[in-house]
Amino acid sequence: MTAARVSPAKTTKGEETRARILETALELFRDRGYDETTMRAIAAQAHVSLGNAYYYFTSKETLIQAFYGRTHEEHLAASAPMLATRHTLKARLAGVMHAKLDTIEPYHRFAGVLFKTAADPASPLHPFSAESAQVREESTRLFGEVVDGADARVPDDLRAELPRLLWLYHMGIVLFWIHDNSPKRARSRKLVEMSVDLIATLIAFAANPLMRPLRKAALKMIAETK
Amino acid sequence: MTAARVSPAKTTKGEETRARILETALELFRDRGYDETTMRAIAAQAHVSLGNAYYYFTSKETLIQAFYGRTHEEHLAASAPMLATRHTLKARLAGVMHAKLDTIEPYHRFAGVLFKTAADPASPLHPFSAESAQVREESTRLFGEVVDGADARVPDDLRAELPRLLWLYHMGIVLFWIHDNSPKRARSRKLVEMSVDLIATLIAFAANPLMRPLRKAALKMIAETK
DNA sequence: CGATCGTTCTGAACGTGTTCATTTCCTCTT
DNA sequence: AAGAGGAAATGAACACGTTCAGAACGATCG
Repeated sequence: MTAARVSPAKTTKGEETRARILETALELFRDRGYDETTMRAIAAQAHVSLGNAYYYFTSKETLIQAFYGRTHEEHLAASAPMLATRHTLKARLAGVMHAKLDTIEPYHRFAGVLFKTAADPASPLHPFSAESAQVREESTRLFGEVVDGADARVPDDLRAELPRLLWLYHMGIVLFWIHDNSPKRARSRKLVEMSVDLIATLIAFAANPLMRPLRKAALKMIAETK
Repeated sequence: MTAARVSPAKTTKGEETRARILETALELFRDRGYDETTMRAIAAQAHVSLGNAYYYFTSKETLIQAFYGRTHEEHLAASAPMLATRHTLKARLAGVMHAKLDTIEPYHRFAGVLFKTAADPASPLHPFSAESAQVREESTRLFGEVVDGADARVPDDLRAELPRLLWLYHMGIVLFWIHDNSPKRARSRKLVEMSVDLIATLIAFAANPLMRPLRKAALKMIAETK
């Protein structure tokens, strides 16, 4: 429940103001939605001037970037107990994925806009941008832990690529989740269950010598278009 | 090269004005990019008032919807000769996919914004919305033709889902293409080549009795989260 | 011809994200 | 204590997307 700190956390006056603006913004986003929240409203509620809000966040989108960092840290924290106690690939992956959905659930309402801006390659927010690199890499590392801590037999060539692939998979699930309006996001949960099963099965298949050519072809594709 | 008509095409005065605005808008989008093109500039260049532009297109985004329809029709046209002459699944799919990339290439620069708005579930433009339903269904039908006209052996249960799956695949490729800045979009082309290969192989595999349980599991997942 | 009515068109006005010249605040130096 | 200089904060101003009350247009009917 404690606020995660993203930027270097000297508690100068400025850092306090910055934090206050961010808290206020996320609160308003959650309650009213992104488009309905004006920068003026954020500034007012945070007791700063409009210009001052822009002194700390160069654009409204920048606030989303901060949101990324925030939920990512929460996701890490929520995943840790899963990874400490579960040892099959399937259970570990399922745990991490459900933790993800738990983490972002409060923001489902404004998650759409979130991905909206994220999909634009020109935006510093899109998942492959330099600005997102840190979060992306940490997130990928998390999926690396999912694999490495599991007792599954995974061919080395696949193991090297798997974290990236699972990260991509996880983005796909989030994309599905954004469009999911079923009660309690049941469809997304179901999809996670079933797709995790499928992935575990596929990885088991991949270790079969008969599958070697297919596996090699798939990995080659990934390598050549990286 | 003739302009594709989307709306009922009575050539009344209004239809002409509408067309003029759309042509101007697409031209400006192509040349300057989306954000850099103002509604005022479109109106001015099309010799109409700002208000009049909004009489025909209720928002700037609506112009993107029109763009969808346009490129979709061009894609259909470009795909026809492929489907008429090629008979293997691989060749047909590759033909249709390359035709797609050919069609949208001139707009690569503003395609980002295109998908930006498309990714927002609240937008009428996102691929799963009611407003996009027509284009989406027609597009899915195209992939149905790719499969049906091919001489590949495809299990019936898979055949029923394949058009939708291939449409989804095609969206993925477009997403990749958007982020692709390699010369002549070489990476996207390569990805199409290799992924089409892989898909053809997978479909061949799917017909193997040994694969039945896996195939059933995958299809079940799709069915239950539809 | 004139009246009527729906279509087409206009431009002023509003709210928003963003910028920027300027002011206020704080800390350190002498 | 005074001043210098940077950090923090201000609010007016701008450009843009969008809305709207109404004007102009044009076809149809008496």
